[in-house]
Order: sequence, then structure tokens, then C-alpha cells
Amino acid sequence: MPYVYSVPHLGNFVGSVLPADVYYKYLKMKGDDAIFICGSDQHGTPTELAAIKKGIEPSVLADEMHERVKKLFEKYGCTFTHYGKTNTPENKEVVYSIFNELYNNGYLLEREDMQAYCNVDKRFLTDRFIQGTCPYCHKKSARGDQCDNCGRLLEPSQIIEPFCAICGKSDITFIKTKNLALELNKLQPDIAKFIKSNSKYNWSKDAINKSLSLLKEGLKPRDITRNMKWGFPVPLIGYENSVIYVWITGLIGYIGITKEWDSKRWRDYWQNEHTQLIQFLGKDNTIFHTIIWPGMAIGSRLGFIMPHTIKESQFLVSETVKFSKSHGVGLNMSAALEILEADYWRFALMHMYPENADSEFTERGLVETVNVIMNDKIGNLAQRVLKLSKSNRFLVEGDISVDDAAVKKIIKDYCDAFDNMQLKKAIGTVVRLADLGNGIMSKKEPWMLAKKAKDDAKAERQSKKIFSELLAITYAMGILLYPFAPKASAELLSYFGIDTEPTLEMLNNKVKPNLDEEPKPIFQKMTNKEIEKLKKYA
RNA sequence: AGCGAGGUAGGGUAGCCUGGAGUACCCGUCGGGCUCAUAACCCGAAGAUCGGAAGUUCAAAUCUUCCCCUCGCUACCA
Repeated sequence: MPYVYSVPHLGNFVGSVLPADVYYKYLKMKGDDAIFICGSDQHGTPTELAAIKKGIEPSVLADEMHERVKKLFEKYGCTFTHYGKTNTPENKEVVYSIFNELYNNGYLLEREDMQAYCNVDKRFLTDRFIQGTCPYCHKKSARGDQCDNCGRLLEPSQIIEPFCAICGKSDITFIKTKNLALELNKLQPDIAKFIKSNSKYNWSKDAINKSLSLLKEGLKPRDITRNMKWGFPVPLIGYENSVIYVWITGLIGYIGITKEWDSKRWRDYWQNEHTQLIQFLGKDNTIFHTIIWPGMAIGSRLGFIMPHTIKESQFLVSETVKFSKSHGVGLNMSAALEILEADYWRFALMHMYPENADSEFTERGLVETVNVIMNDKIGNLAQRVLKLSKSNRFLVEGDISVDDAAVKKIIKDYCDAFDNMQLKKAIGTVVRLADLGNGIMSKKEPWMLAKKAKDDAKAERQSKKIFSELLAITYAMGILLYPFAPKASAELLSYFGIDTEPTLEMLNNKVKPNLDEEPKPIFQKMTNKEIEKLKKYA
């Protein structure tokens, strides 16, 4: 679920929403009963501060951003069952029911703490909004949570000559506040049991080990309320100035959004032990999904399900291209669409998907993927097969079906890769299929055979076989391409008379190629103009 | 500082769980083939002390230990 106080950048997109959409499209092709729930995470400090800066209500900004981001995801071809948001009555109800049960069941601990308050801004300051001099290295740029110079973790009260990062003034007082903490320590045995049983379902090594190591250290209570205004008010007397922490309304938001989608059926998914909950997230928020949500699900005793699979991604980083989200100047999702159409980004980003390690986004890498992989290998193969078939129609006879063993093997590898949550491997098999087709082209030289076929019965037979084989590969490629480049997939499949969403079942069907129309390339190379546009972000 | 992950030809990756000759893929470089297709495609070659050191083993990129570098988390950024 993206946090939307500004437009997400490409790294955010490739980390969670895109792989989730790709995987969901695969599940639909497979015919599984799957729903794809996503939405805008709206609460939290960054949104509140951005709203203050703009002089508008946080809810107004949050809804504005929600609409913008929602449209943007749609432009990228994401097909959510429902794209909702966290600040809704539906989510509030679910959040309160879970919160109240956690309270009633004795899992919420009241804790008192001294917290910095800015008398100018009239608000409590989270740790990182207190700045000043580091007590260890005496650098003046330390924040309340950490000193970037010496790397030491700090307490806000340790900061020498503290000032407020929002207004820059030093009019700060420390006031006693109370918050409620989720007693993860009490829930530890059940959380541990959950992680041990479910982490075998294709969790990444990183996700498993950091969750296990946290358990080994011993879980500690974690505050789930904050002294701020923007959010769901804490439904308890004595907490009038507090709201429920953004992560709590976000994690539960998946449920609230499902409820927003369907006020009855949401329980069939969330309170059904047969549901497989598959969550896609970046490496920076793994523990919220592996520890904190399970803790709430267990502690509330409302029968909510926990994740079956955690699909964690590392980061897409760039040293040469600005991704900056906070300043609104980087190559974000909106800016990217002005350079290339959605399909190109979908495919290229998945091709550089940081599945097991951070991966580097470079102009060179993007151009290579678009020009070589998409255009030269995949797009051009489709084009040469279709054109050759069109100009030798007498050799295209009857129906096409996928029955070559090598093609079937690639399709099986594609499915296995998806079923094992190996998305980079899955996209790799599409490229392999194109390689296979291009290889056959060169080895068998069907254009030579086609010339001979006019007065040579043997050559005619051979040609027909090869044409049918190549068309089958092109057809299969059209289907396998669907999760990654849905528009190009649809264009390619239109030459086989298919105008509906592709399914894996279609790979077993016989189809008739439609060679009446002049085939158009499904992909094109990046033009110099497009590359120039990309360079602006360097 | 502690914990987790990553480090593999010039660049980008896969391989590591389950040890078997540096195996594979894309770009780039060099040589050849082809002319159906979008100046595309195919074949071949060169290029790597697999971050470093030690250990286990008949055998280590893979297992163990230590060290170095990068990223993330460390509980009030999300």
C-alpha cells in the first residue's frame, strides 16, 4: 500500500504495487479466485505536515493525492479489484473493532513518556523533528532519533540546543504524554509460531531472517498511538489528543478497503482460514507485516488471517537519476509516463525488479531493456513472423496450436516461476521464448523454404510446419506477455482473433491467425527525444 | 554500535538453499552468418584470482569463521 503524501516514484512502484499487479494478472490468467486490494495510506506525520504547509486540511490533501495516485496506477494498467484508501468509515470501523479487542484482551499497555512540544507550531514533535547538536560528536546537524554524522542512535532529550525542524525556533518544552503500546512481548509465542509455519511459503531470505532475529532478541511493546491530530482518534477517555498510529490504520487498511469494496463479502476473505493472503512490500517495512499485523490479528481474537506469503522487494536505487519523492522533482510515476508508455515501464521495471538485492536504475539499463529486450527480441520476432506469414499465406494452413516440447517447457517454467513467486525468472522465460523463436528463424530460414515451396511439395510441407511452429510461439508470447505488458499482449493476440483477457487455458486451444491486417510492431525503440527527456532527471 | 540482506568478466544479472572443472543470460568489444523482420536476428571468440583472509572437504562462487564495502532495520518517518 503506497504512502501518498506525494506522487510515488519508480522505486516505490516497482517495490510493491507493480509486482502485485503482475502477480495478480497471472493468477487471473490461471483462473484462480483472487482479489487485488490496494489503496492509499493517508494518515501520518508527513501528510499532516504537507497539509499544514499548503494551508489545507490533511483530509483534503490526502483525498486529493488519493485521486491522483489512483488515476496514475490505472494509467499504468493496474487492475485492482479495488483501490481504496485508509481514511474511510469502513476502515475506521475495522480499526476500532481490532483496537477495542486488543484493549479488552489486555494487550495494550499505557506508557508515559516525556515528549518534545513546539510552542510555536503548537504540536508535539516526533523524534526526527527535533534537531540540534549531537552529544557525542558535537555536530550541529543531529536529529532526535539519530546523528547522521556519527551514526549514533539518540534520544530527543539528549540533543544539545534543540530546535524544531518545522519552524526552526527553539521554543521547545518537554511535556509528559501517555500512549498505548501493543504488547508484542505477550504475543511473541504465537507470532513465532506463525512465522515458523508460514515463512516456508516463498518468503525471501531477508524477510525470514530479520523477523526471526527480532524474535530472538525478544519483542518489546510498541506504541500504536501518537500525539497528533490527523488520524483516527483513540476511542478511549483520556486520549482525546491522540490518534491511532498510521501503520495500524494502514495494516488494517487492507481489510477496511476490502470492506469498502464489498460490505458483505470482505469477511469471506479476511475471516476465512482458507484465504491465502499474499502481501508485496519493500524491505523497509517487512516487520510491520510479519510481526505487527500478526500480533494484532492474534491479539484481537477476531479470526483475521495472517500473511501466507510475504513478497519482499529490495530497493531500486539510482546514482544517476533523481528519484526524489519529497521535493517533487524526481522521476516519479507521473513524470515517467511523459517519457514512455505504461507497458514499457511495466516490463522494464519488472526486468530490473530488485527481487533479492538492490538493483540499480540507469538510463543505459532502461534503454537496453526497451530497445534490445522488448523491441529487438520480442517485438521484432512477432513482427517478422506475422509479416512473413502474411506474405506467404498459402503456407499458413488450418489452426495453430502450441505443441512443441521446447515451447511447452518454457510455459511450464513460466508458471513454476510465478507459482514460486520468482517474478524475475518469470519475465526471463518470456525473453527465452523470443530467443527460441529467433533461433528457429535463423536455423530454419523459412523465407528460403517459402520460395522453394511454390514448386516443391517437400519444401511446402516443411514450410507449413515451421510457419505453424513460429506462429504458435508468437501466440504463446502474446499470452505470457500479459502480466508484464498488457497492452502489447492485447495487440499481439488480436492477430490471433483474441479480444478478451488472456488465460493460460488458451494455450491449449487451437487458434486461427488473422493475417488480413498489416501487422504493426508491438514495441518500438526509444527515440532520441525520449532519451533526452530521461536525461533531464540526471 | 547491534541485527538482517547483498558483493559474481568493462557494465547489469542468474547460479548459492541441496558443494562436482568459472556454468549461464543481457549490453558492450572482436570475428563470422543471414536478408523474413523495426539497421533487426543467428553462430562463434575474447574477457572473472566469484569482495578479502583463513578453515572444512577428494572437491568450495556454494558450507564454517573473521574482516572490508553497500543497503535496510534497531521500536515516534513510513
